[in-house]
Amino acid sequence: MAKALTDRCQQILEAIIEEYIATAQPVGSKALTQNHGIRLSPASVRNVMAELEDLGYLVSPHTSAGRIPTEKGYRFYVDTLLRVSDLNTRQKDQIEMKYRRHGLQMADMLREASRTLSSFSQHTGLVMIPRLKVTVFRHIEFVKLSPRQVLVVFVTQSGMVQNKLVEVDEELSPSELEQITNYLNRTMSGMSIQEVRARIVAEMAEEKALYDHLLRRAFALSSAALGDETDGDVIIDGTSYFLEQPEFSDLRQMKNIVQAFEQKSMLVDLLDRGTDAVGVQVIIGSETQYHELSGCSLITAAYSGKRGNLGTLGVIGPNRMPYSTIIPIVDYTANLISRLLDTEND
Amino acid sequence: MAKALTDRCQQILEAIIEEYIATAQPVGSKALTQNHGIRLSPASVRNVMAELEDLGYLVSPHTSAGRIPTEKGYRFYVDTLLRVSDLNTRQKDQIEMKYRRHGLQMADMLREASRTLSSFSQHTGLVMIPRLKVTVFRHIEFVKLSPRQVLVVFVTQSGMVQNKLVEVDEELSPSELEQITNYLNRTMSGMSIQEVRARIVAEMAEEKALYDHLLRRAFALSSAALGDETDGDVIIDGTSYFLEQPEFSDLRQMKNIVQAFEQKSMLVDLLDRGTDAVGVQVIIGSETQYHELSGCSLITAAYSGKRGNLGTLGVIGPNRMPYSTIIPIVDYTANLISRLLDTEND
DNA sequence: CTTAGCACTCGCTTTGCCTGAGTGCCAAAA
DNA sequence: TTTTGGCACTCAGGCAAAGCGAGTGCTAAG
Repeated sequence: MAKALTDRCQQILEAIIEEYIATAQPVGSKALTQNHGIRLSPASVRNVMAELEDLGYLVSPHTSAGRIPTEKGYRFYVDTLLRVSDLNTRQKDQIEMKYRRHGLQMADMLREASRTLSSFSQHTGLVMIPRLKVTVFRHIEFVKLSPRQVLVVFVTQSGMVQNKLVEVDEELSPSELEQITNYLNRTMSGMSIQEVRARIVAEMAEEKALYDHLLRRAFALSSAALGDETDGDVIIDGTSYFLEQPEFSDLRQMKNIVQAFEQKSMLVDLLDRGTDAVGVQVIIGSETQYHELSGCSLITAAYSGKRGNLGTLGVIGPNRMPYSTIIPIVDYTANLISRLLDTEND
Repeated sequence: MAKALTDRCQQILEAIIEEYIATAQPVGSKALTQNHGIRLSPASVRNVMAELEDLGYLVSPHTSAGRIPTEKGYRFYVDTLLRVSDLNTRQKDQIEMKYRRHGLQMADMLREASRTLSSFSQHTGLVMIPRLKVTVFRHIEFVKLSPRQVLVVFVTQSGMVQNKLVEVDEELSPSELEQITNYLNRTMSGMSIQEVRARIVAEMAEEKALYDHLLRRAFALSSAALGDETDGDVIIDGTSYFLEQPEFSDLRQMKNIVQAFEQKSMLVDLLDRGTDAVGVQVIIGSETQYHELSGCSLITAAYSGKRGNLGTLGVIGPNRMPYSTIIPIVDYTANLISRLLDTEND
């Protein structure tokens, strides 16, 4: 078992990581003693650095260069060394200001969140749209587009609008549609989509549905509409910040990352991992388990509405991200969004 | 006035441009005589090249390099030299296949179009979402989210769903809302949004509206909902192809382009320019009038529905794009989309 | 345990040289 | 008059050698 690092080791490791985050250059022993209040000679620092390298917290890209942190180094830094401060009031106000616009719908709010995360962190902002199943049903409407096609529009409690085109076997008359609409709105309003689904399944199994033609069609229609969950969507903002990072000046890797952003599925997966966690999560480099995203780290936090967690938001950037400043931004934004979603429409 | 280029000049210019498009390398006199069926000595070719340079169709990056086309060169090539062939049946089938999925809504179709454009052209695909005002009204619905907030959901003929949150001064009762809904759906269905707007303005001015409280509120509500046009949205796919282009290996310019893509407003403007044109349009380099997009060209075409042009789609890439292969792809896609939008929901 | 000293390593930059692709021009050939 | 071969010239890119300097590890003294 690895023995605990001495205080001095930790202090030096912290200094190295912070210096590297600031400069993106390998950190040498001399630079450290000059700028970081380390009251030791370069030689002593070198001994410590050698030790830290042995333990796997640092590597040197070549003999005559300084050291750079490994993923293990970042992990240790984030877990034990980092002390995140709160945002000051001015920063909070600046962020909050962005949401002051009147009548902001949820979708706009989330877009704004992505934008804000990006511009305040100077890295790429990510916001996951709530999955259907965690939202609360409010209203459903059917619009007949052609004899066999019905557009199902439904609105969630928070004002998100989803729509789906459903093919029906047998034409529905306007009055039938209206009855179905009324029935569903009456019985299901206020339930979560998950509950609605469960209810549909339960009622379909029951006797009475068998004999009520209209009811059966109502359930068939709504279950078709609520059926297959969309894959989850992510709002990305500030991709261009990636192009500023010296570590990605290699175009091949840059292309991998941009492609990953276009596909979104990896981001969805990564954000999903943080849905049930409380507070801020940090995923570093290979912890993503996607080689396309090697060298990338994420800082994420879940946001919630009235009924528990809705989704996750965060920032993605190089491992060498200023965690201490971004973590509070992500944290504050997630809380702010949660607050806004919780108090609205009451 | 510039005198017309001789046949031989044109032939050589064409060969140079095609060679440059294929290789991204400055084209020298020798390479030309070897690969392009030019039955002349390198020396003669050089004379012609010098002439073309004087006329502004070519430049040489430095003394001992070959020539590359100027924007004027590309323009001439696109306007007069280029002969575009039709796609063969296999290609057409491949493209058409992508839209075979059942129950594709307009939004999905347009997303698919962007994707297809990108993957077939190996450049970045763009599809502009139809502006509200050119779509046909089909159905409107109001959902009360809070006493003062009404979510207006409306559906266009083609099955696009738009929604907007409207703040009202005075609470509306459910039955009032229902009456308004019925009235609007009865009177406005089948009109284009532009017509709807005109109608509202006209009726508001008329006497009878003044005395009918409900009618007035109906108009107020719907005009608020249809009021401010959203800025236009563009679906972008295949940004990562840009990173493959050797001419953009300069990260600064690359960043400009990615930022321009994120903002979208330039792309909206550029695509808007082609809305009323017939057939394929080509915009080359500085013709975009955006210095951020210098070195970029667009190939666009308008697509239409039942009621005339809806929007524009196309491909953006470096000036050095294979116009002869991409133009038919854009053309065919625009026609295909138009056909699909025209025949659906009949 | 700390630190000064020192030899050593090695990537980066600069310099100079060379090569080769490509040019322009001229005079001879067609 | 047009085409072509010849020739001197230009210049970017590649390569090697040299020097620089930041940084290291080790050792011995404080």
